[in-house]
Amino acid sequence: MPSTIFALVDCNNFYASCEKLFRPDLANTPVVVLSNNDGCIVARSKEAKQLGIKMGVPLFKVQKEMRQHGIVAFSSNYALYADISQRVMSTLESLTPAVEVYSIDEAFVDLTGIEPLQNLNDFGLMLRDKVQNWVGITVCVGIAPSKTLAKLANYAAKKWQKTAGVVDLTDPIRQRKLLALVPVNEVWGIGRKLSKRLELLGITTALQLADADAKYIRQHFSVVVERTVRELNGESCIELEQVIPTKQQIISSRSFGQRITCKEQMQQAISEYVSLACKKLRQQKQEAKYLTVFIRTSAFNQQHDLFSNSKSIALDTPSSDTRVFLAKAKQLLDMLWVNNFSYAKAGVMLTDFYNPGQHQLNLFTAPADKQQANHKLMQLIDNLNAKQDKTIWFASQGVKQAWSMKREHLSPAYTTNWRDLPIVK
DNA sequence: TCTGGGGTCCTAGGACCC
DNA sequence: TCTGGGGTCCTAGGACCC
Repeated sequence: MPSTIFALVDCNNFYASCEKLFRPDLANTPVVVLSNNDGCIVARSKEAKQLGIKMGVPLFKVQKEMRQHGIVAFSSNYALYADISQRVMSTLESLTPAVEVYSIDEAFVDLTGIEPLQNLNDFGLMLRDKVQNWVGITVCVGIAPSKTLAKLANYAAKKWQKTAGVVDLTDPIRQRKLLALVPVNEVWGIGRKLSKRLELLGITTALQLADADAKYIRQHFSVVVERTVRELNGESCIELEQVIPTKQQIISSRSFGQRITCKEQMQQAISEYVSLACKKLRQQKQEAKYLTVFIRTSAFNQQHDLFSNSKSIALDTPSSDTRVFLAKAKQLLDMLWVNNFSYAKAGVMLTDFYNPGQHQLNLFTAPADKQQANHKLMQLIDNLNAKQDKTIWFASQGVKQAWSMKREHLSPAYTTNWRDLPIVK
């Protein structure tokens, strides 16, 4: 049986590319996409990268360059990106035996068994070509016998022009050549802290990590890093996961457009996040038992101390009913709230998930018919809001929402809202 | 003035039990 | 009351990812 061959397909500058897709006038213009609240730069077009705009910098720090070079900024438009992502993924699914959607802009693809029929590099070029023509998004393809090596091959395909966007790293000699060129911190799973510690041991390149003793690494680091060492040597330790595992936790949190100083506004914000989280919970058809609420001041304000507080509560029985969690969240906020702070961020977290109906009943469990009625009500609310967001909402979410996030450069929802469809003149 | 949000996995340490 | 090993379960925190 032949060993597995993985490809990592990764969209180039994904958010920025999505924004350009419906704006041919911006084809050669530097474009950046901002995080929620228009705070940081989270994506840059090729032109913006060339101008030296760094990933993750706060917008206010590069205002001068933005004006000087005529860089165009967009607020994050997740509805648009999710829809384009779906098109990329279904294109890949139509062309390959198995796809694991790894993130909004990346997928691992199973290319096992392609080789005797077709050259792998040619196959990669074909994938790239089809996605480009059918969706309009440019991707790079890295091919290798383990996911970690496929990631590295993709890094090379992105970094070096002459690869034409595809790197086949199935040959062990080629693997070692590339590994020697790549700094250890570019390896998948090796972040800032780990690379610091590895450098202390004299390990600065991916090749040195690959050549390290796996047992030693396990003892001094962890099983995760040991697995990385094995993967770098072409031993596949991380399987392709085609079925998306259901989430273990749901977090809904945001920084505020304006600081919150009064409890009523915080109450609204928390209620808003609770209803978002519960909606997600129902979408994945699960119930949760554990709710956490947290509030905090700005981590960047030098004048004031950071204040951060969180509290959790367990329900008697798991639920996905927004009203149940709203009531509990209110209790938690009463315990958490301290006057005289300017709060910058808050959030809620749902954990301890159950499949509906599969849990221990107790004395206080609502009777089945009552549960059914509650479930129907939530479904009705979700259906109404699916047609038009915020058709109905809970009074505690507030009407004015003065604290809601800034999105001053939002592009239209070209592909997901009838009113925003592009018009061909 | 202005610094994202949403996840996963692993490990260490405490509580508790036998 | 002291002594001790071994096991499980839970939680908090750290590190990573996109």
